[in-house]
Order: sequence, then structure tokens, then C-alpha cells
Amino acid sequence: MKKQDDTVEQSKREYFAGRLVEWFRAHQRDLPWRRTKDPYKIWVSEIMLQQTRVETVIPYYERFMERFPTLEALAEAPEEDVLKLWEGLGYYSRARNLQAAVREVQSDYGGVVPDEPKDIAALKGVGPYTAGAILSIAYGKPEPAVDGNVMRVLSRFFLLRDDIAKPATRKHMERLLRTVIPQEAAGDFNQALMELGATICTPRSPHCLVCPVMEHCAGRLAGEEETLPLKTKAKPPRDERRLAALIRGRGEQAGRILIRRRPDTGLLAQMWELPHVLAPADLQPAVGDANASAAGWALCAALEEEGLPELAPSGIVTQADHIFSHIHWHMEVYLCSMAVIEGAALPDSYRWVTPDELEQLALPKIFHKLLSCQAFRSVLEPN
DNA sequence: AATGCGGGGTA
DNA sequence: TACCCAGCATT
Repeated sequence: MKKQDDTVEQSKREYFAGRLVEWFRAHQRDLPWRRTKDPYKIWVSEIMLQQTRVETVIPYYERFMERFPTLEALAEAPEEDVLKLWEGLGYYSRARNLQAAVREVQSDYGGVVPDEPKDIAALKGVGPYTAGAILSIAYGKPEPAVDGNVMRVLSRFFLLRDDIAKPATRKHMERLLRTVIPQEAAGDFNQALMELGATICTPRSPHCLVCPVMEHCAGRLAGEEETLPLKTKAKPPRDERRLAALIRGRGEQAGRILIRRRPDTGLLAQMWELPHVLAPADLQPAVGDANASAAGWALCAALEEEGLPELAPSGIVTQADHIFSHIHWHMEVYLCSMAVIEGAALPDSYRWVTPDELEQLALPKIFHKLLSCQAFRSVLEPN
């Protein structure tokens, strides 16, 4: 046992685990994935819950289980279907990794989710937290599952002033937890830690008066429950002005618009979008029609560089902002006309679609926002 | 160890 | 606004 863990007395660790498990069994929320021990369903729920709130996940989880009720069903599904069901949930590589890993379980483990730490941790998209969560909740194995909630709870209860943004801090907490996890109630204990963090030991204004372990909470006894955990600040997102093109079809493409699919890797991988480019750095901020025209021409020129036929802008349609964790997009949509449509060759990623066809494709939130605005819809009206 | 990767809820 | 959410992969 590591020396630093000895500073936490054994009796206090037993108190902590016992009270938490007892509290969880009496007060846990009734969540869809708590009504099963199916490792596949636990797995799906844990992937969806990564960096995502319970309330957000619930409807996605229900739809997903309806469409893919078994590991085999997910393994056999088209990748596009999985991405479409994930639409709006974010971090889309989770969906692709999940299906890749499920297919691996189907082929290498006969469709049975492995119960060995090294096997399950080797699956795509399954890191230290998710491996511990599946092993403890579905299989009852005494493995730690340290997420943001757990680090906050442990920081406060054991008065740990480590920076939780550092990977080393998570490892420290995993070592501590291995001395705390009750062997016969590992799943309930891990879920109790997270449940406490989500409902009582909240980031701000924790509800200490109803906390089951308040009496011996070192953070509260030190008056530091509001300032823990310590965490270095994240950098603000960088600003990007982006120019998008709304291009309407004519003739055989009448009633369709031109969209494209994003690359296989990176931001919003494999999702569909309006063609757009990063605004040239020397382009003046959009104020009034004159600058809008300059932006429109810059957009058309950039898209022609990418292999589209001759384009000309005819005005700005709408604009919207979207903030990712690391980028702030200011998106402006310009109506553009394409000189040649019939028989024109397009780059592979581009495609003409009707509004109905668009409904079937996975679209990021920002493009849903743009396409549903009134100005955009009025441009699409047949006339 | 640092960065890329969505979208939304909350005080 | 600022923070942060049942994190992981890549470099």
C-alpha cells in the first residue's frame, strides 16, 4: 500500500463506503440503465454519459435501445444509422468507436462483453473510467471508476488539494479508491460516489446538510467545500468566422440543395453540412451589404478552388453562432448561384439533396439551426 | 502532459 | 458569463 494512502485512516474509509452504499440503496434515482445488468446496455449508457448530463442522455438511450436492443443488433447495423441516432449528442467519435468495439466483441469474444480489466480496457472508446464502470456495475468487480463527480467528492471528503485537471490526480484517486471499494458492493459504491456528486456534492453550493457523509467530510470541516476541487482553467475557444454557401439546384436538381460530407476524422467527422470555408484573414468584418458582397465573392472563389463549378453570390441569407469546447464559429450563409448544374462534375463529398433526404442524414446542431431559420426556409420556398 | 473533440444545463 | 458535465484518443 502506498504511503500517502495511509494518511487516511482505515476506519474513516469504512465509514465513507458504508454510509455511501446505504444512502445510494435508499435514495438512488430511477434511471433506465439501472433497471438492467446487461453489460451491453451498461456499456452504451456509460459511453453516452461521457461529458454528458443524465437528463440529456435519457431520451437518446431509450431510442438507441429500441433500435439496437442487443450487442448483435448494433454490430450488424449500418454505421450511418448509428451516427443518425447519435445526432445532437456530440462527441461523435464515441458512436463510431462504440460500434467498432461492439463488432470486435462480436468477432473476438463470441458476443460476450469481456470481464477482464485488460480486455475491456483495450476496446475502442473504453478508457479507465468506462472500464471500471462496466466491470463494477455489470460484473461486480472491485475496480475504481473515477469521473469528474468522483474527483470532486473525494477532493472534498478527504481534503485533497491536488489539481484535478492533471492526469496524475486521477491515478492517485484510483489508488485511494482501491483501498475503499467494498468487495461485495463495488457497483453500488461507484454509482453512489457519482450519484452523490450529481445530486448533493454539486460543483457549486453543495447540499452538505443532507449529505450522508457530512459528519466526517474533511473539506467541510476545513471550510473548503466551496473552493474544492482545485482545477486549472481551460483556455477560451478561438474565434472563427466561417462563410457557408446555400446553393439551389435547377433543372433535374430542382428542389434540391448542395451539401457535403465531412472527412472521416476530426471535428464532426462524417457528418453532413453546408459547404463552408474559413473567412480569409484580410476580409473585413461583415457590416452592411458592401462587406457582405466581398465575403460572398471570397466564399465562391474558395469553393471553386475546391473543385466546384463557377459560382456567384447574391446576398446573405442568415447567420448564427455556435460554440464548441475549443472553437467559436460565427457562421454566415450566402445564397450562391452555380453557373452550370446539369452534368457538372462535383467533388466526391458533395451531393444534391431534397429537404426530405436531408432529414435522413446526420447533421450537426449548427446546421440544424441554420436550416430551420425563417430566412433560410423562405429562400427554399418554390416560386 | 497537452490538445482535440459537442452540446447543453446551471448559478 | 463561467463552469462543468458518469472521458477518451492522439501526439
